Amino acid sequence: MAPVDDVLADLEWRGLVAVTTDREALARDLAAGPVTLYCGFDPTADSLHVGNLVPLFALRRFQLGGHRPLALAGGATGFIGDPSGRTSERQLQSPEVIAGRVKVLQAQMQRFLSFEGPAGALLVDNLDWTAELTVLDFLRDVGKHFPVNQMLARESVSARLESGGLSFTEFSYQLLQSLDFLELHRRYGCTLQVGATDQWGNITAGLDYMRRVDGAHGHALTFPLITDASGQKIGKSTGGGSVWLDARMTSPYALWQFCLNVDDRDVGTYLRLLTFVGRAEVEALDVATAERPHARAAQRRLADELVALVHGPDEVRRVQAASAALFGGGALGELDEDTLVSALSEAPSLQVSGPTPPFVELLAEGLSLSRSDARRAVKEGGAYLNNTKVTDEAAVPADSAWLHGRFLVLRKGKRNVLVVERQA
RNA sequence: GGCGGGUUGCCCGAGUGGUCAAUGGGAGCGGACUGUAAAUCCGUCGGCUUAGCCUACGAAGGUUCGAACCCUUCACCCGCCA
Repeated sequence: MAPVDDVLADLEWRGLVAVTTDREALARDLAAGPVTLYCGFDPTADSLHVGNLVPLFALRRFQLGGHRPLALAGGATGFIGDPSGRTSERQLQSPEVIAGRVKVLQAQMQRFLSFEGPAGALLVDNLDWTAELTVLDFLRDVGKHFPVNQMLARESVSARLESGGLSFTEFSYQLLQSLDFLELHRRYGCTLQVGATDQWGNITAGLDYMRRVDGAHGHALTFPLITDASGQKIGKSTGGGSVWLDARMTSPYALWQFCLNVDDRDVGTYLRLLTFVGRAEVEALDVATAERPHARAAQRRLADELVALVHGPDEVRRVQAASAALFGGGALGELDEDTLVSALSEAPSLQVSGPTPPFVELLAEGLSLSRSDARRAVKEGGAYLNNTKVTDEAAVPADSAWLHGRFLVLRKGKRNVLVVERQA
């Protein structure tokens, strides 16, 4: 990752800039010296997902340009629930769940930032300055600076008023986020907050608040809401679920496969947002996609880069080997045992012992399908054992089907592979 | 607090006593075509010990031979009025 000379220009080229406050002033401040900036992440799940990498990598991009990023975990804001971009009230989570998620969040964020040197990143948690705050202090010191008519006018609130309303709890969210900005400005001289475009209202609320209370000036920069060619948010799998960073939730193999299957129309965007590949190379890959789409050079590069960033370079090699083996065509019997073992660790797998269970049982168990689904797969002609179509719903794999005496390779459709291993 | 309207499968949405596991669309899944793509076409799309059975139409009761559909109570949502 080479240092970046002009961060703002790089971000704009990558398509990362939707709206900023006074762009000229921001450019001037960024050029004048290191700026401290922050982006908040609320603990809404047990892992970050690929979509979260857009703002997280943006922090890293600023860092590569010599600026200091603060990665904020929303121990407090996650407690309340952000109404932005949602049509209905969030389900509140218990303090224990949130505390656990904050830990995970921080551990994951840590992997993508550098904590060394003058531009060393900092992990902060907004619970640190809100936990002790009393209701009365909050209402007097914070609430007093927020005109309700402005709060109501914000997109995040007005949209919700249209679609069924929101609780006072979520209505208060923008105050907490504003308090964060002020607090980070006071503590670390933070003058820039970045976030997805639905955060614009919350961020500018913070700017107003800082100005009123401390007479401080800051900047806001938001990223566009990025959707893929099918209108989904970035990082959603075809199944509609998120692609997670946690290897237990989305295996490195699944992440790599996800990248390989990215639509031609989206792959350029993904390369820009989710990797640190430089401009010349990305543009060369754009050309490659246009001229030889079937080679999927851009998808392969994206897959290798992203898996390396998230899971490390060693994992890339294993995943490549497994993918080559499992998609290599019909000759599974010729694969050597080592390749199968490595495929086993990448693709979904299942250990069995004792007599061989029926094919449908293995499929259901290993791929978390209902039995009806597994049977249906056979009925529809989309189920394979060692790359041979299975047509009998009651089939039981023969002893001779075990490759090297140990492995069965089951498949549902083109892409859902399951490796079954027999325990000695 | 009063009156009216609503709550259906992953989502939207039809159904208003039997022929309803419930029309249609979207999403998903499988097949064909391809490049493990897109688009298109075909099939499928609650579960199970699958010619059958079980569970489901906000929750709980009731009427009926039979209820998603009728009645009662409760919960939540949306209007209008106070």
